[in-house]
This record gives sequence, structure tokens and C-alpha cells, in this order.
Amino acid sequence: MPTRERRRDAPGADPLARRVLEESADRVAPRLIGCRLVRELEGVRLVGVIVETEAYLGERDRAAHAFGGRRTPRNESMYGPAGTAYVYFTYGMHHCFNVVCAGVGIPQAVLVRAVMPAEGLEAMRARRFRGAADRALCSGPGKLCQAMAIDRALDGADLCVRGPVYLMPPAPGWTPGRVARDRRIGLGDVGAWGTRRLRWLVAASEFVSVGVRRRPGEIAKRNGPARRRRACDAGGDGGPDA
DNA sequence: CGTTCGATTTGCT
DNA sequence: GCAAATCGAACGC
Repeated sequence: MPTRERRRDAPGADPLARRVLEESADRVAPRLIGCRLVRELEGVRLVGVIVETEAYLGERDRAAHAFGGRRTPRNESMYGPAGTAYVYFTYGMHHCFNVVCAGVGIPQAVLVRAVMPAEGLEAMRARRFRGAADRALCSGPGKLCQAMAIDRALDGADLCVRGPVYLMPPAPGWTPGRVARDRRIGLGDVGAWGTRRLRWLVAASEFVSVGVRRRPGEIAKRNGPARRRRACDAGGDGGPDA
């Protein structure tokens, strides 16, 4: 079981060292488990312990926004230095938060899919839907952005220095317990890239995402031509975790 | 409980 | 035009 009790940082503790992020996304993603995402608002401090991540491996990764060398204003920050925030807007209403890794010009990033709320729960609840349970506050990439007030305005922020949003190493004494691996969630038909186990999650945590559990290739089968109001996707999948 | 469906806008083909 | 690194409510059983 993950340690839930809060421990104090040493006075003046530093944010996560940038060198930790200057590696490929599949090496960084598991290392971000247990690190803390900190959001400083006026008068409020929101903190979540990262419990689920996904690696996106840049231009060769069919599931990545930078696949094939596609470089656009939207994903520009992914080409920046390690420690840069990449925040994008999708599905017409949700934001997703990523930690850029590797080096300048190498568009790799780690999507933070879920955090365990640790500080500022009241403010998080206020931003989420009415009556949201604690475990529903940040258990998904779109949810945590809503709860922690993360949007495109934070795209490009430096996560390795204290500011409106940044990362801290795991709290002293915090241990994740077993970390499970599984395939990434919500991808379209991306061939073999859809089955690679590029997602990491705290096995025993109740704060991980439920996941859309869509199978690879599922999206391609939806949306018949000229059938605007019938679009839908979903579909069972045993689901990962333990 | 599990599955279906609408929302809503951008970015790129 | 269309698909999207999603979410929550509405169904059906």
C-alpha cells in the first residue's frame, strides 16, 4: 500500500532535478511515479502525488503527437528542453498535462494520467463536478487538469523551478509499493505501438484512472460516413491493474 | 453492475 | 471534414 500520510520536506527543498528528465520517455515515466505535481494559485496550493504515467516516444511513435516529425504550434513545447510542460487541448473540452523529457529537438514526453490528491482538496472539489468523490478528483488526464486548474496557459512552463506549476521529488519516506505496467489508454489504430506496455501505475492505488478501456483500432470502426449523431466508442477490455 | 452516448472545439488532412 | 493521448450522465439489466 502506498504511504498516504504526509511528510514534511526539508526546508527549502528543491524541485525535481532536470537531469532526471533528460532521458527517453520510457525511462522517465516510471521515475515520475511518486513525484509530486504542485500547482500554486493565489492563496491556494494544490498538490498531487503522481500515480499513473504514459510514455510517448517521439517521432517514431505512431501514437505520439509528434509522429513522423509533425511539428506544429500545438506541440511545439515538446521540442523544448526536458522539464518543459506540454499541455494540449482535446475532445473539444479537456486538457492533458505532459512532462517533456529527453533533449531539445527530441519530442518525447510523459503524459500524467492520474495523481493522488494530497493538498488543496477543497479547491480541487470546487473545480470538479458536484459531489465528486476524492478518488474521482484526479483519476484521469482530463480530470487532474480540471481539478488543478491546468490549461494551455501553462503550456511551456518550466517544471523544474518553483512557479505556477512544478514538480517535486517523492516526499521523504513515500514508497509506491508495486508498480504495474500496461498498454497505453485511448489510442486509435496505431499498430504495434498500441500494445507496447508504455503505461506505469501504482498497482494498489485507488487513485489511478479508470481508463476508457478502448481497444487499439476501435476508433477506426466508428463514425459511419454521413452519420453525425451516432458517433460513439467504448468497449470492454479486461483492464489491467491488480 | 456494465455499456452506450452526447458534449464541444481544435488542428490537421 | 473528421478524428481526437476524455469524461460523466444516461441507459439497460
